[in-house]
Amino acid sequence: MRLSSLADYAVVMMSAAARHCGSIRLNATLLADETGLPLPTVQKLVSKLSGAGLIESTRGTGGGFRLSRPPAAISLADIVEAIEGPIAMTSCVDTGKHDCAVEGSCRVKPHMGTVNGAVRGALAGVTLAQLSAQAPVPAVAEHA
Amino acid sequence: MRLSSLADYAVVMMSAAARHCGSIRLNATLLADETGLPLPTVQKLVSKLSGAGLIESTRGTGGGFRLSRPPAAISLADIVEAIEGPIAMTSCVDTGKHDCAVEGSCRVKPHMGTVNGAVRGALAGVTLAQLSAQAPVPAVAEHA
DNA sequence: GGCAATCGGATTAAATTGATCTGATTGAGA
DNA sequence: TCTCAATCAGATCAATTTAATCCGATTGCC
Repeated sequence: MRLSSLADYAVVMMSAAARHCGSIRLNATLLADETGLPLPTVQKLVSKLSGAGLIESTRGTGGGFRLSRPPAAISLADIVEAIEGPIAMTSCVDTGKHDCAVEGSCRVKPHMGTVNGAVRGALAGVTLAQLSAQAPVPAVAEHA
Repeated sequence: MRLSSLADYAVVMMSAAARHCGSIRLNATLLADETGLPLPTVQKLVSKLSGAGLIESTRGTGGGFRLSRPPAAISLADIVEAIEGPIAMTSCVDTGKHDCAVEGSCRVKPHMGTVNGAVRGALAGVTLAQLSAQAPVPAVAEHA
């Protein structure tokens, strides 16, 4: 019930990338230096995000990458799915996996679909544009 | 972004237990046989759920356990938290963990709190009573 | 044509998780 | 009263997944 560290890192990295909206060339080294994340980790994330189509990367000396869509069109769900794969709370939700012992008479499965949709909706409701905004959050009291 | 198998099993197990609302004595062997889950796994779950206060267990020959609250008063969030600990999408949300590299200027954290709340709300909205209902789901088309 | 810089995939080590085993506890029966 | 059987509880061990590192392929510049 916790998204992986890599997905977490990816969100931080993409958020930092969104702040460089104007500059064309971004590279892994720059973002690693900026976010404090290890360079190899950032490189790995670049590979995955590029494969998912969220960023467009070019190799070579003058290479680098940039967001393939404007920040407002990239949601947390996109990033999480790019790193972790489809959002599915239980393996039941994925089609084709049927190792559940009570497959036939499982009452839990349909409700999990509902929960799953709620989770995905919550993630899809937050865009990179919101994350890269300066400081729109008015002193959240958190879970005091 | 997927809850652990143990938490999944716990939901199935508690759902099966809720269907035995009338009978006082439940034991791990019975539920293992009924759900098809391995007996040691069910025993482990019983320990955790008992520790969390969701079930009341007694040892000895005539021992066993029962739900400490009515099924309508036990939600998925309760079960998941009993097995996995506090629901927190990122370690940022847990108080006291500050190994994030961009702690000071992190724009992601407050939004994660929102997402986290949405997830927990979705889990808290489903009770054991709903899960143990016979078949209220009218032929879900799923993700065809 | 050589060189430097970048992404891409593969390998290795660590951590978390899941399953098994053994021990402590309790009640029933002789 | 004592022994035995049945149960939960905790600890141990193996497996899977995950995260970090390393090396190779590709490309533009000099």
